[in-house]
Amino acid sequence: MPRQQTKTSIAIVDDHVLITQMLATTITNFGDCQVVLQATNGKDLQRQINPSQLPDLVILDVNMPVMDGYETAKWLTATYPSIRILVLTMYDSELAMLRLLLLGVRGFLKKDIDPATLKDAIVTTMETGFYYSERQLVNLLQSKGNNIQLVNNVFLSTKELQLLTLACSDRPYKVIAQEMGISFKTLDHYRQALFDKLNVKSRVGLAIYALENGVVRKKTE
Amino acid sequence: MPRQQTKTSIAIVDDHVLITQMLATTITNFGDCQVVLQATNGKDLQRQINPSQLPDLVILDVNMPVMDGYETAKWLTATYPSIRILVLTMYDSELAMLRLLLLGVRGFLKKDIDPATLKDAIVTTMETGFYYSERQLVNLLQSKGNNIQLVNNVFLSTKELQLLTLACSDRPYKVIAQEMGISFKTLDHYRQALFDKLNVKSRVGLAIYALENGVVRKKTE
DNA sequence: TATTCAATGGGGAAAAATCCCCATTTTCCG
DNA sequence: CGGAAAATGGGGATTTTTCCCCATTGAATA
Repeated sequence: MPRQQTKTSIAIVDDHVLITQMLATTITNFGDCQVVLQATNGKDLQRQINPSQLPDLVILDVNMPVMDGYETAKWLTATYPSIRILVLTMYDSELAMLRLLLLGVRGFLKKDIDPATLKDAIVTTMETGFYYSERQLVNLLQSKGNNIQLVNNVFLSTKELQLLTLACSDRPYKVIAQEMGISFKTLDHYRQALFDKLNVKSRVGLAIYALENGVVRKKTE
Repeated sequence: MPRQQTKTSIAIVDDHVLITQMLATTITNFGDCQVVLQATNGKDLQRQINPSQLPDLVILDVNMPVMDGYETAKWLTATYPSIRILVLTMYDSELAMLRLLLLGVRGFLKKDIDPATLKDAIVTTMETGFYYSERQLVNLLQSKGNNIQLVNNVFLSTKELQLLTLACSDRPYKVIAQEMGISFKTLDHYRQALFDKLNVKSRVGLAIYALENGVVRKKTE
């Protein structure tokens, strides 16, 4: 049902104020949508959201200070499961998409799209519940027989994620192990696990992965 | 002279189509500006630009495929020195800003600004020739007595830049030295120079620097 | 011309990272 | 309960990185 009496209400969560405002303008110009909330991060969304007047859809940036897209998606899904979530991001790694999908995200949009695609994504998400700008992830999930195995392989444990974050520094593993409260040798195992799961061969590879996939927030972003 | 008969004509160069379009909408709504050109990278700008109808100002993204902000700024300054350049970026390192300043860029805008700030930046750049959203760089340039020394220290040689790029990989220095056609020991000198200039202590630090400052283009950006 | 300086390459050693093995404890599940 | 799997820690070797020294060459410069 494309046309409705009531407009689709949309919330935008992105720390780039300029992008948020421009998104709002673009969406408003669609005519059948209205932007009812603009937040700069997840915490800001929690503060502003009105349970008696929930948005139909949240457009969510992944990389944000204070409370990022992952935490926000998790909280939204748990608190207001009826709200559709569309992630607007520059990253498109399978790991990141899988994590977000399991957190309840309904679709992904890269930032190099045009307004028409944005509208299509919003409409499609509202009508069918899901939107993917690329088929790869769908194929991935459908082709592999044992999804659980896949998820176990692709997902990172808390310690692994912590190491991945701390590895993005000038500090040697010896120091990082102390910070994590584990021995250097235990850290070695997590390191090897990360190499295997992320398909890299060195600590530099870890750092590149973490930065490219938004695991570690860049200072100026 | 804020108000003129003819509107300020603006070109936007950014590979994120959505951002470009929204920027264009926002700027058009200012009333006294008009967007006369939208390009997705430097090469695209070269193809589209009309010498008989040059824009007054170019809003330029740094991170772009094909021809990035550095190359584009260099070409613009050499070819059409009258055009003001405003860089829209997420990076704000002194090195990056210095490089861009010496390439003729007139001002910097981080992407977390609001439309009012954007307008202020455009107006200020057109009126005074320069715009800085932060004073730090101006202070830097004014305080240091010997700018040439500073520039020599801050700028990277071709080989250093090449190493910085190649260091963002899983390959050991031994292999990188072969790729660069120099000995491992010569590479060692460039590495040490990079450590000193960029104030890092390890190869991971180099990779982080390169990614955070757009020296190496991220796959999905 | 003499000197300085950058680029080139090297020896050697210490530190760090990587990769094999292994054992113990805990946790989880059939 | 009993076994599988994960988390923890280690020994030891190899490779890579990092940091000291140093020498030679050629270009730039006082």
